[in-house]
This record gives sequence, C-alpha cells and structure tokens, in this order.
Amino acid sequence: MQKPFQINRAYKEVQQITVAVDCLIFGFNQGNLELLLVHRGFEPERDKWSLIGGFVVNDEDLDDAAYRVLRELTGLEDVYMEQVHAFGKADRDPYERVISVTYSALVLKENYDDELVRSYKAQWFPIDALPQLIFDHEEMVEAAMRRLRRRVKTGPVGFNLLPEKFTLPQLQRLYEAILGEKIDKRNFRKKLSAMNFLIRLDEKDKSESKKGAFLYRFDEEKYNDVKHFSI
Amino acid sequence: MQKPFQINRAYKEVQQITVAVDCLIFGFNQGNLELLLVHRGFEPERDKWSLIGGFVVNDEDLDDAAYRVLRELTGLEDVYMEQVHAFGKADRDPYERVISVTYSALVLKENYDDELVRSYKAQWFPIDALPQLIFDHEEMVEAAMRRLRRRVKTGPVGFNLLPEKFTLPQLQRLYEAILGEKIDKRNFRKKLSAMNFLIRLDEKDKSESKKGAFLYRFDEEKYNDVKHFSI
DNA sequence: CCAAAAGTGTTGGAAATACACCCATGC
DNA sequence: GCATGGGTGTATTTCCAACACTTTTGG
Repeated sequence: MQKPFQINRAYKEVQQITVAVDCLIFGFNQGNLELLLVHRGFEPERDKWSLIGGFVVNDEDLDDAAYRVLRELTGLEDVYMEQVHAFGKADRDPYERVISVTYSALVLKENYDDELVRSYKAQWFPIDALPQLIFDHEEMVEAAMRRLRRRVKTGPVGFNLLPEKFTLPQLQRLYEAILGEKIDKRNFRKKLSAMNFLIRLDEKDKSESKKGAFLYRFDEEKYNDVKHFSI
Repeated sequence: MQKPFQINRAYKEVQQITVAVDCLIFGFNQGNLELLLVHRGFEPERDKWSLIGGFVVNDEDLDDAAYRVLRELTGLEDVYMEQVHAFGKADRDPYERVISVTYSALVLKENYDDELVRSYKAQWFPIDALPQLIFDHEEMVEAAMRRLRRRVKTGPVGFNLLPEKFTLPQLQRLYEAILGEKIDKRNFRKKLSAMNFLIRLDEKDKSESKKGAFLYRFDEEKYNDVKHFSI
C-alpha cells in the first residue's frame, strides 16, 4: 500500500519546474483599451508577439516576480495588479516545460517610461486588434479580459486606467471599451451618482469638446464607507 | 542596457522550483458542506491538518496533476474540478520553496473509495468546523469558498455535489450550506422552475420526511439550450 | 390525531432600462 | 449660426424579497 502523500514529501527529490510570470499590461488611450506586447525576434514563433514575461527566482514571492517584470519593462511601481490563472500544460512552451502564472495589470499610459518600453521593442495594441501571439498567450488574454470585465462591474478598479482627474465621458468610454458594448449615458451617470464616491471638481477639461466636461476624482474614503459598487 | 526579456530565455539556466497542487475536495452530507483533509503526522506543524496535495512532475499537465492527486486519494474519476489560485509566497512552506496551485473539486460523497480515504488517514470536516490547517491552507480554503459561492450562483455546478436524482429540499439545503444563509423556499423554487432544466421524476424520496419529496434530475440538454443560470 | 416536512402564489418595492431634449462653445 | 459633444429626468418594466397556509403521512 502506498504511503500517505504528505509523508512522501521527499522534497529534495521532487522534480522541479521552471516557473514564469506573464503580465497582461492594460492601458487606455483615446477610447481604446490597449495591451502592451513585445515582439519575439527569435525562433520558435519568431515575429509573433508575446506577453511580457519573466522567470520566478527561488527566493522571490510569485506576486513580487510579477511586479518586478512589470517594473523592469515599464518603470512603474504601485500598479494595480492581480493574479489571473496558472497555465500549466506540459507542452505549452515547445522549448521546455514552463508553468506560467498570469497577472493582469492596469497602468496609466501617461506614466510609464517610454524609453524603457521602446528599448524592449514593446508596443501597445488595441485589444480588438491584437497581432498573432505565441503559445497559449491568446488564451491568457481571454482569461484576463473575462476577469477584467467582471472586476470593473463590481469594484472600483477601472479608475486605475484613468488619470487622477477624469471626466465622465472618459469614464464611460473606458467602460464601453472594456465591456465591448454601448452604455446608456443617463443610466451610467445615474448609477455613479447613486454610489457617491465621485467628487466633481470645479474644473473642466476642454480637450475633448468645445463645451468642456467636468473633471471628477474618485474618493477612496467615501468608497470605503459603503464598499458598494455596481455598474 | 538590459536585453529584452524574451531574449534572456536562457531556459536551461533558469532556476527551477518545486510545484505542488493542493486539492480542495468538497462533499455534501446530511445538510453539511464538508472538506476532505489529511492528518499531518510529522514536523513541522505535526498534528495539524492539510489539504490533499502532491507534486507536479515534469511531463504532466498541471490540471492532470490535480486529477491524479484526487484520484489517488479518493479513487474518483470524472469529477468537477477547477483551478482556484496559485499560492507563491517564497516562505509559505518553511521547509522548502514550493509554489502551490489549488484546485477545487466537487465530489459525490457516496461514490468515493472509503477504504482508500481511510488508508490515507483522511477525514471529512464540516466547512464551518475545520481543524487547524498547516501553512497557508486556510487562505486556500477561503479563496476556494469565495469562488464556489460565486460559481453555484451563476452556473449549474452545485449538482455535482448531489446524486443523479435529488429532491428540491436537498438542493436547497446544499445552497444554504454553501452560501451560509437561509434561503426562502418559495423564491428558490420559483427561480429553479423559471430556468427549466430540472426534470421532475415520478418518484418520491421518503427517507427524509413522511410526506416524501419528489425526485428531480438536472437535464444538461435543456440547460444548454439557454445557458442561463442565476440563483 | 398530530407532528414534521413538502408544496404552492401574490404583492410591493427596488433596480434596471428605455428614451429626447437643451446647453455651452469653438469655429 | 451651427455642429459637436455635455448634461439632465421620467415612465415602464423587470427582478427580487417578503410572506402563510394546505397537504401528506408515519407514528
């Protein structure tokens, strides 16, 4: 009879595996939801594009590895990021067995280090016009999008894709881009003003219209009072 | 200047890490949602309890590793199982660095191999009366419960915890156990009969009441017609 | 005959949806 | 003065929650 598992934990003899993190870096620009990808200049799958990845080293928390990879590519710190899924088919990477854990990051396109990104041959693509991706990276994008859609409906995470001050038309376009559907302007604003964590400032942004739209900011305190969010 | 990541993929030199899967095996028994745990008979954390785990070997899909671990402990095949989360703090296992990917399984308690389970010193515990667990396993339970609650509200996965034929009172008790709250009988049944994928059989189960309750079965075909579920 | 669980509809309130016009401004 | 996008309220429908009595039958 076999021994219980936990007694089998002859740790040192257990096979070890290469573990990677792949980051789905989302940005919002001129009404488009975009994803940051790097060009793959070598075989196999040369000239396809790939998510930004890196390997996890032994004394590093998995989450920290994802933050490191993000920082190395964009120079950004303090970014909203969450784990999406672990992809572990034995043959998902034809070169060697690699388990990849994906993370979804919402970054402010205006903040990242453009130099750095260019030096990595990285490029932003609108989410609905992605190039061919390597391996199972399209599946990763799908999984991250499903989660992002759910998240923005149930929590105040979308604001991470907008600057501190933003207008309601901007916010609505962001939601439309993420959810992939038109939203009724009046109903959208009604919901937002019901949960009252948006503060209207005495400033207008005239860059996108003649009339100008009021700027708002998200008030974390007020949100924490009720912790309710539903779009 | 650093080279782009993907060009750094000197795979062979990358540090490798022990990867485990831990299974949250849920069962439903006499109105209680239960979790199958194994007793840990050795240090560190001797006499605490732990999820059922095992290590991923190199030519094995991550999902397959989880199925293997489940099968080895319970003898069950064809079980509903889904990945929950990858736990990767560098020091989560004090003995060695192990990344653990958790999977949530919904099993039919009447089907599993009792002999096998006992031989592993495994035991079922009601979800609201768990013993002390090792490492970060309580966090794993929390994560799996959150997901299970969401899943049973939005999809027909709860039926995996009941036999082929079941009564509505049983189903309701299952939902109450998972969601941790009382449910109104009439509203519950109204929702179920609105989505009409439950077939009432001409049999009653009299084991739990004098009057007896009609047996139902879940009709997958009918569910697939509309693919709508909401409790 | 009575205790215990199964079964069954209606109503009121809340939330979601649909929908159309005026306003301010730059050109 | 007109084209462009910003801003606002109401009526309808749909969904959800609350709620109480009758039925069956084993003991």
